[in-house]
Amino acid sequence: MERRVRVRFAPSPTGALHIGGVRTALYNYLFARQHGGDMLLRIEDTDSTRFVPGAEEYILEALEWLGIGIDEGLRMRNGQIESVGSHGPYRQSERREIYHQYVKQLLDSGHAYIAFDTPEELEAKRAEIPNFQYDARTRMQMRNSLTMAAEDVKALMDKGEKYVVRFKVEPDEDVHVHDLIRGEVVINSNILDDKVLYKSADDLPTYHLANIVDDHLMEISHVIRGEEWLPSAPLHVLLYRAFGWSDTMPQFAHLPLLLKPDGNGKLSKRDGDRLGFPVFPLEFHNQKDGTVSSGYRESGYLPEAVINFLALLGWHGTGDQELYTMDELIKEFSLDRVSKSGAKFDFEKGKWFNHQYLQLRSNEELAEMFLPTLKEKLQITNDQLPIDKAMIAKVIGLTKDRVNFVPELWEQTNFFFVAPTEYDEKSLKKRWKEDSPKHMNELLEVLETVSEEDWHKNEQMVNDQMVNTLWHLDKVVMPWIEAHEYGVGIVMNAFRICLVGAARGPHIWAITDVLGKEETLARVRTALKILG
RNA sequence: GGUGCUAUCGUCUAGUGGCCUAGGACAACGGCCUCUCACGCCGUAAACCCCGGUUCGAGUCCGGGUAGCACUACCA
Repeated sequence: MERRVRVRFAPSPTGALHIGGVRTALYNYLFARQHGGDMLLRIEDTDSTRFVPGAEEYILEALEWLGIGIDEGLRMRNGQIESVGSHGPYRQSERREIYHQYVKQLLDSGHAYIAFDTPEELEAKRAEIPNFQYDARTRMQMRNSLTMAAEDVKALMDKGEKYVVRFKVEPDEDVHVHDLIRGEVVINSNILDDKVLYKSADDLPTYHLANIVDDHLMEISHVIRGEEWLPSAPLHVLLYRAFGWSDTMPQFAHLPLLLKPDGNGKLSKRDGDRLGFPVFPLEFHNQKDGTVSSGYRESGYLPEAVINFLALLGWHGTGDQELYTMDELIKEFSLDRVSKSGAKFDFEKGKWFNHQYLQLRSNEELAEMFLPTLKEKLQITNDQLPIDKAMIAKVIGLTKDRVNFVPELWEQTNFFFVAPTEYDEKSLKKRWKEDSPKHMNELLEVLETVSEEDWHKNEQMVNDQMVNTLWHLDKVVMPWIEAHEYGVGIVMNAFRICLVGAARGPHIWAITDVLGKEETLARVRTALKILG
């Protein structure tokens, strides 16, 4: 029997979506798309105490930004959350009635029991007995429906006493879990404890119960999740069996963890701020604790770069290819090529990916993305840009190959927008010589002779598949340098310092082309005044 | 402590018994290009955790160690 492939991403709205969670969502999405199946999104908000306002919106918005499409469940469309599909509701907090029925089923069939032990009592027990575990060995010493008379249990419940429902794990059994990435994993049921499935205090199930019930009801075929769930997978197998759903139990795939770039341990939310890079897709303002976490989007990352980077953190195709579009990933992805070991998060490589994808964007597109930074730097509050967009695009075309991120464009282009008022000391020391003022004065005279029209003139020369731009100004200036035997380097670098303020930047005639004759000459005069 | 998972260059990884004197990428370093800084191109350095076993032959299979990680909640 071939089941339709249906996978789900089921985050908890307890804060911003961690980048590891994003990768889990991505792998689920790739798997679903590849098999022509469905990608569902379900919100697992069974812990009312950890709910963070705005987290759900954040998660959905992040997936939308990254292009991880949702076929069923909750998703974001144009800033609005919508619910699609016939297996809803897709928020676990709205499924209380459904869970009641299944908790009852387990209670009736003897696979679960009611326990009245308070958190304080359990804590005391753990302090008293080392490695205490609520299981087959200890459950008969506790306050539960297994040790108490039925009427006493009923009396306590009628009184409104808080209780939990625990799963009754049978001892001495090897539980087999077949994992698509790791193969057969066997765990003895003795090390499993009688997990809490339902808590009356907030009338909600715990993760384990809600997860199994929902995956079953939503007809999930494959559960692709983080490795942190591997230890509880046997419990889940046991739950499917207790419900009588073994024949439709989904297949499991436990993904390796994303690790800290330095030292040991899994990547945590705090690593981002500590090491100076984002661990979240979007910037997040936590309304609960007031913290702000930086995001990839706000840091200038392109969604396709984040996707590509994340896809390769734990997965590798058959060849040496490293750059993949989403469509290529969908085609190439396979669970059996997912690594088994955890991957240290390498932020440097992420930069490289972004650089690659930045080069693929058009200058006009990048100009649009650069506008907010530019306005901020030029301190423009309205939309009245003194520079037209075509010119911004042109400047970006000259400089984009040297940046990894859009905001970095400012450092590469600032001199196009603002004339230098001070000059880089290092550059001066190395490139501004005794003769430089003399050279610049003469250069001024040479440049004066060039007409406004000729100033911008250039022709493209193609040879050996290389495109060279021959500038009219080159034809004017070079003979002058040669005639006086000044040395190209010394003259051009001094000239560059006048225009840029330092010995850096694109080709000199590309700069004069953008600045224009008047501005170019003015900058040389200013430099002469300041530098002598 | 217990249980489980994992183990190739600094990092991400290729490798499924002979194609491995271990390949690619990022980062590092050097060179070329060049008016500068970059980009780009070319190159250098850099790894099979240890010990046994199986085999004609092991990075690849098996066992044992070691190490790292995860889990061990009325969190997910």
